[in-house]
Amino acid sequence: MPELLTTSGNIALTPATFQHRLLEWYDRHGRKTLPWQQDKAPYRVWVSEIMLQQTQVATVIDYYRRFMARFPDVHALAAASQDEVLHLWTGLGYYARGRNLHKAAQILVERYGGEFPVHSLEAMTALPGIGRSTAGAIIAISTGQRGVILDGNVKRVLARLHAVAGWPGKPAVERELWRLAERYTPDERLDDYSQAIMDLGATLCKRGTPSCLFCPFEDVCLAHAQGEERRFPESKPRKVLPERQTIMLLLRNEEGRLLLEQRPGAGIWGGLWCFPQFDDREALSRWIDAKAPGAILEPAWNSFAHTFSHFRLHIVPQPARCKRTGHVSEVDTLWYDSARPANIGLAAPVKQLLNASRPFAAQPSF
DNA sequence: AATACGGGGAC
DNA sequence: GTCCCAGTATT
Repeated sequence: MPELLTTSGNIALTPATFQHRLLEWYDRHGRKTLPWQQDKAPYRVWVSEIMLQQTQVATVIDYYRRFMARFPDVHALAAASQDEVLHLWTGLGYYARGRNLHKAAQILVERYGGEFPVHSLEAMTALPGIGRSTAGAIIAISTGQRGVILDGNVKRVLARLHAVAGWPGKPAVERELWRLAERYTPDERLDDYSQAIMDLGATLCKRGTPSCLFCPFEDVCLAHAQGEERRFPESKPRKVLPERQTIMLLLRNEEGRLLLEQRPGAGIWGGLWCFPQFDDREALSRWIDAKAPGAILEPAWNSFAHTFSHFRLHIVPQPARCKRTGHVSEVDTLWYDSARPANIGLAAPVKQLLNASRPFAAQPSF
């Protein structure tokens, strides 16, 4: 009963067969010209892996180029200010990645002479922002030593190949996927293998419409055998997003500059510069009385929504003018001159509002 | 084990 | 509009 093999499982798929088919596919169809695939120094691989966390390739490319141009090596990054790092991160999201990158660069310089501890998975994962998968990716891609990756692409490929049920956010499901990832990871060509399995997930074993006809594992994939590719991996159980509202004060001084405050290091938009924010108009009034008495409020602009992964924020832009600039000048505040933008990190909606606030700028949406 | 953490692209 | 992505840190 040969059918038994295809319907009862892909137990015939040995790691050697998987690796061989995957690498053959990669040699023919894989992407090999992405910016971070040219010079695979640990530093360059590291920056790319961090940027690619929860962020798609197409979005990352320009950020990566700018970042590498400004910080060509770990020493340049370690010597920079956090503001400058976050400036180049503006719009990428998950800003803790940028702060951790900066922090890790300083650790690498101070403790490791600027070299990555690529011979120790433990030392790698001890660096801020580097977890098990990213450490594996850096080791495998930059050194060719054995390193195991389990990112979103690999999870999808393996979940389908073995019809692994359940949401990968569940520890039990994640453990099973790591077990499979370990099983299939070879001892040779680690750089190509890592790129290959991620590429397969990104370009062929896609979330929405996988191209099973061209897949080297079409005959052994359990999800495909069931005709249920779309069911794997299962998605996160969704809840209704909580809604919150905030007023952003666009306070302009007589020089036409706008007031920004730096947010605390942790939490939403940590370390980024933002307009003063208020839960309600009463809190806004109290702040005006204390910090900028005599400031004149103009009609509020139309509100707009900004969606986070865990809530929706309705933003009411409240423009205002103040006569003198002396009142609001504390640490962690600055007057932003749109004619000469500072190299600081800005939350995406703040950047939008700054653009819309430029003299003679079109303001269709506000 | 569950939750916090952004923004944009795909559909 | 909804979903979710080359995850990690914190609680």
